[in-house]
Amino acid sequence: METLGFFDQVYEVVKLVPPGRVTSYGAIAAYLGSKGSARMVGWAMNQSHKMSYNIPAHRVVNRKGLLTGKAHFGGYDVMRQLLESEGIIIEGDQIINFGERFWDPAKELFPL
DNA sequence: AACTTGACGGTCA
DNA sequence: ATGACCGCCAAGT
Repeated sequence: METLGFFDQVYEVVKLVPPGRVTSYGAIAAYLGSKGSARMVGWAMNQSHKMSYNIPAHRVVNRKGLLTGKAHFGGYDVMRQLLESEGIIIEGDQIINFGERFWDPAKELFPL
């Protein structure tokens, strides 16, 4: 029986992303296996603001390192400011040096 | 109950 | 390299 829903598992992973690093919707979905798709992770982030927990949703971007979710942070550049405050450089909506900033749960975390 | 809409990503032309 | 297409499936209409 599943104690935790898919969304909860997503939130657990996101909370483990270190400051100054980012991961992607697809990477989280892959880490959680066949339980959900990247779209579901995106939907989980969409709902994350309703959670009492503090979810660092700004550390989740798309697979190219683009800030595709920025519109959901209230102000137009809130997501960008949060990332820059952690030392991440952004031009336009693109994270610079995305390869070095990328944090892959499948490689950094133990298997589920 | 049926149809549309995405914070996505892989494939193919 | 760029763009269309499509599978994914929870929520909102």
